[in-house]
Amino acid sequence: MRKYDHKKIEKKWQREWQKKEIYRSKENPRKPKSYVLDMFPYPSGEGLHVGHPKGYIATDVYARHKRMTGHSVLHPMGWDAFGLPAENFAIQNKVHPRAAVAKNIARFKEQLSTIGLDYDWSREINTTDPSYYKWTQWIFLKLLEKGLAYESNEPINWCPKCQTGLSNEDLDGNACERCGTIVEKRPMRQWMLRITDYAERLLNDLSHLPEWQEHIKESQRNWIGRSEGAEIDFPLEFENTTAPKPNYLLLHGYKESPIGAFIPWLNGELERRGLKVQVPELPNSWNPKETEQVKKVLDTCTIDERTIIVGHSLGGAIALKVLEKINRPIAGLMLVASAVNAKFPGAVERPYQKHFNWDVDYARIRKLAGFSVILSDLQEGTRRIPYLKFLAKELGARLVEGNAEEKHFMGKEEPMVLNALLPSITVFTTRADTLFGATYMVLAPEHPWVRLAIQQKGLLKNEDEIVRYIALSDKKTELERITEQKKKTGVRLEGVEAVNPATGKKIPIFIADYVLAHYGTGAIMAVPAHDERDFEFAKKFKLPIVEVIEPLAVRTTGLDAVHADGPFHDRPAILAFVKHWSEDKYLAVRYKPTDTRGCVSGGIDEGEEPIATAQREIREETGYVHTSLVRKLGGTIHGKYYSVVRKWNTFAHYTPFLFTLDDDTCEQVSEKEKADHEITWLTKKEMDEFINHEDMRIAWVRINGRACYEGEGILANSGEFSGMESAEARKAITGKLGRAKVTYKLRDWVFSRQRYWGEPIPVIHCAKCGVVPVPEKDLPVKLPEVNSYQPTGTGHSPLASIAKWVNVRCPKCKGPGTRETNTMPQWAGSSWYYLRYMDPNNKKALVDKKKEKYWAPVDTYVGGAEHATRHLIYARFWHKFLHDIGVVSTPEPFMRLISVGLIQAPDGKKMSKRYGNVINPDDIVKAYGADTLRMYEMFMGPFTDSIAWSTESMIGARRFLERVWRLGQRANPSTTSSLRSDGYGAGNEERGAEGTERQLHKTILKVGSDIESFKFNTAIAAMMTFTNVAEKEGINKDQFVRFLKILAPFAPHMTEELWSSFAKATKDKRGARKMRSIHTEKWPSYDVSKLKDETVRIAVQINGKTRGEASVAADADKEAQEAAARGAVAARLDGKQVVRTIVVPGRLVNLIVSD
RNA sequence: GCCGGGGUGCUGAAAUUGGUAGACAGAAGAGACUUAAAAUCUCUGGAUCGCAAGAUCGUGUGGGUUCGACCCCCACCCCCGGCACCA
Repeated sequence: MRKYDHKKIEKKWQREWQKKEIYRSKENPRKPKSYVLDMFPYPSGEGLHVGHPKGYIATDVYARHKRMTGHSVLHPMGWDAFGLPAENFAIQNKVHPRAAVAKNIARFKEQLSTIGLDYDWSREINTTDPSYYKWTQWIFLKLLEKGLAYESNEPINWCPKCQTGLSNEDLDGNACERCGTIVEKRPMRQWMLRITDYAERLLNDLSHLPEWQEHIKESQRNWIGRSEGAEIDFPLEFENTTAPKPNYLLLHGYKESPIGAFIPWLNGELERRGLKVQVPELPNSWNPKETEQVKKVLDTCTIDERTIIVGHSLGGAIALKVLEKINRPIAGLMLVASAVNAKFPGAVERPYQKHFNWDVDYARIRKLAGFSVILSDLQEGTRRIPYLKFLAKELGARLVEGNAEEKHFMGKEEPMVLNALLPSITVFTTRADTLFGATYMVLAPEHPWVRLAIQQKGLLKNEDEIVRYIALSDKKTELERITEQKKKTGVRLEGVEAVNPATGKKIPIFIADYVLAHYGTGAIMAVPAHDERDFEFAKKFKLPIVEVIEPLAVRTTGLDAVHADGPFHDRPAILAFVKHWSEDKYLAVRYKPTDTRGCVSGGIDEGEEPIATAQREIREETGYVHTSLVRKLGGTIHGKYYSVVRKWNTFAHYTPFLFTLDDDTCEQVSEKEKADHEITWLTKKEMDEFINHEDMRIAWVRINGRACYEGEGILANSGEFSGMESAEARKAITGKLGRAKVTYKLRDWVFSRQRYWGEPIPVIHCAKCGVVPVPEKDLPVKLPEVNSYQPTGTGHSPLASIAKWVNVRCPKCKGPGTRETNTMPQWAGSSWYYLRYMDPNNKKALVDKKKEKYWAPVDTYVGGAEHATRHLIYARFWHKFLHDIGVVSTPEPFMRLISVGLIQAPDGKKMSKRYGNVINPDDIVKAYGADTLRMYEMFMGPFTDSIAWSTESMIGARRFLERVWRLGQRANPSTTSSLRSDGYGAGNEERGAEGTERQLHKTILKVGSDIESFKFNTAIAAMMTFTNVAEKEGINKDQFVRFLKILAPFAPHMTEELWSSFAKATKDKRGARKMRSIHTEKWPSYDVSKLKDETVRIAVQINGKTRGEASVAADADKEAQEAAARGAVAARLDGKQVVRTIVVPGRLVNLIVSD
């Protein structure tokens, strides 16, 4: 073949490869495995543009290289085809989504196949295939079984255009990620997945993923949003003392009678507050029986709507049973370290279990109890926690975790119990050190306590106003809440006050929408002196601002950075800003030795007044004599730094002042001060930029009046904690007045969609049995045919209208039941698909254990960065869950994650039908060939960068391939004769040039390692360099064939064609031999001794500047290199003395000369 | 605001991680071949000054460390990405 004609070559080989199944993946225990995965595409109606295949080409090159280096490679492809785009496309085009999806997939597959990708299509999967989503549903059932799937009625994000609920991850700010519509809050029943239970592990395990790009990990960290802080209870006091008081029923636990633990103490504390308490002694506490104990309570105690039942340990179980029996509303329920149902997974069997019936009607109790609280003691470890969480969810109870005085609340006094009983509001804060500065409290308008308080008529005096504010903020969209960010609004709750547990002072309570209901506890303590938001609110509502943190600035950089080991020397000092007598300018001082830019500062001498010190220092440093004090600039500011003069660490305590200068009277400044200080007059704005030390800046901002300080420091006005530093104080205050608590921004995953085209959620609702999972044998629950799959917008999916499908028998009681009609979100199927490729046709299991063990985890995963906080979080969550239940063997699914940089349109915009700037790969393949497209996309730039497409630049890739083609003809003796006249210089075709040989070894090494590290652009550059050398020096057949092999992953068609023509030539000589594909050949090896040239050129520098070049033998010693270097620049060395020589072997010689 | 990643010719970029900055390409200019064009081949190609040899400057800006800095340190500017009334 004379001319490179891609059209003749490419189709031919694609068919050939498919026929011979050269890309079939097999588990081969003798070979190392490599699982190379692309994020599978969503087969949209638009087809592919030129940007889509970039990642696929990269994994293709990578997988081919892996195969050639002796790996068993799994490189599969499939389709993520459930979800809104397919459904909307179907509605618009009036076809069934299934049909639309089938059509789109066919088109995608066709497009991908023309690029020559090496997928093992026998493992193709499709999330909408019932045999696939059977296992998606199976995973859901497992999640349900383990208490990780639950129904909820909390308000969620609703997209009015897509007409479905969305998860937090589906939002782009406050808009629907898909269509850009601003979402509303809508209360509705939906399924949720408890991803927050995995928050800690999802966060921590990121550190075990060194081969993930940092920005992806960072996105996930931000998204999970862990913060460490404390929960603190603020007791409430009511103005209306005539409001009815509660009474208490205390139930003791197992083996505790005569009545033990904290019960007698609690009884006393409550009675001391004038409250009525009943404490029955439960019979046979050493061998308790449920019916007997419940009977005793019912017979001897009075229970009414004002009763709060408190049950400790086993008493907690009795409390539930009592409430179930009396079946009347009560004021509240508190379970203190409740006994655990022995049937609950992981629970320990107790002797009394057989005398107890643990079936409890949680829903009924939830309705009867005005409030419920569950207390859990962290000292008991994590064993009980799943059950307590389950209880909390079922009862709608608040779960409070903390440290009891003694394990299992067995202390004689347990203040945590008393605090939780007295009406109080719990806040979450990361700044417990500022507790003494909490001068008011703010609740989110949606806070449940507010709703409860309004129901109690007469408790709050301004109910109407409160109700109006709540209604208003309900109506506000998220957008308004955010755009009105700066304007703080709120309403005070009249008739109730909170008590700051640190100061004992009463503080007002507000509701305000700057506090978010769903973060922390939905309530905050407001510390206006040390929080910008509280500061603004306090100014607007004229609330007291109490400073409790004296700022502390620690210098960590520069000459005066604190020395790590040295002790600190205290130094009382002043900072003095001086205003000009007539202009609006300030005295700026630069202390030269440490480049400290700010104001006058200095130490207070023994017995000196701070004001006098300031005036003295002003005089000494600047010479100005007549100064008057304007005011002190707030309280003390502390600074830690290293004193360059005294040579020790200094802990300075500054009193900051503002002075004015009365006139320009000036005295002589000493020489030393003059040398050290530089004085200028600067405007306010200039000062802002001038000051470069934190302590001075803190003082400076106070010029404009009272400032809020959000940093850390030293506690003041904080009782016994005064004088502590923030970090230490946080621990101390949390220990004494609160409980340590970790909070996440991550929300549970809203798992219901009110649309048609998704996996049906496999549960049945039964009036008698409640939620009943569909038995495993009945999976998959197939998506039924429906007349109209238009979204209903009513909060029900179109499935709800198919009575025949919906109405079924309850699998448990065989009574009438109805199917769940919500479907799963698009992200369900993609959360585990990588597992199915390992064993795509398994009917008995999601994946065979042996196959999973062989292939897992995914070694290299390539896809778009936009999935950082959605698919990649969900998949990690499901994977960890599957790991926990023993389905998979690794804790993480993807070992190495690489995100593809986008290919933008030539105009620099996003390539999209909307802009009309789409470049179709089909056109490129037709005109230039698949190999050219592949080469260019890999050569464009670094793989992870986004770069604009340029068909013009692509010519370079095509030219390179043509040069290789011609080089091949030159290297092939059977065709050389016809080529001698094409303008090349004389060749060394027969023996093979030595220069070419060396270059080839270098290239083999570089291309191999560059592919491994996804640096395809430099791999190609190296191959181009090789062809440049080969053209000049000549190339023989053997060299060319080795070169073809390293080019093969990039240009599979052309290399296969050339390879086959060479192989034919071989066959003629050696007789019949089986033809193998170049893609199943071994990667060529390189010889270390050939990696270096015999002579190298080294740079010759004089005083660090390159002044010449010298040629030396590669193995020349230092002396020889130096001699050669001296020779190269002999003229320049004339009359000069070489004082020093630095030789970097094989690189350079640097000669240091003096005159 | 907080966090992460970046900033190099006309353009895409490279630089063995402290050792000749600009490899490899694209666009451009000059030449060869051709009736001509395309293709191909050869040469030039950071800036300024100079006929030239050469000199000076040059990796966002300003300082520093070093024989030597795109690379390390300090301060700042700009671009991209994530989070953001998250207590």
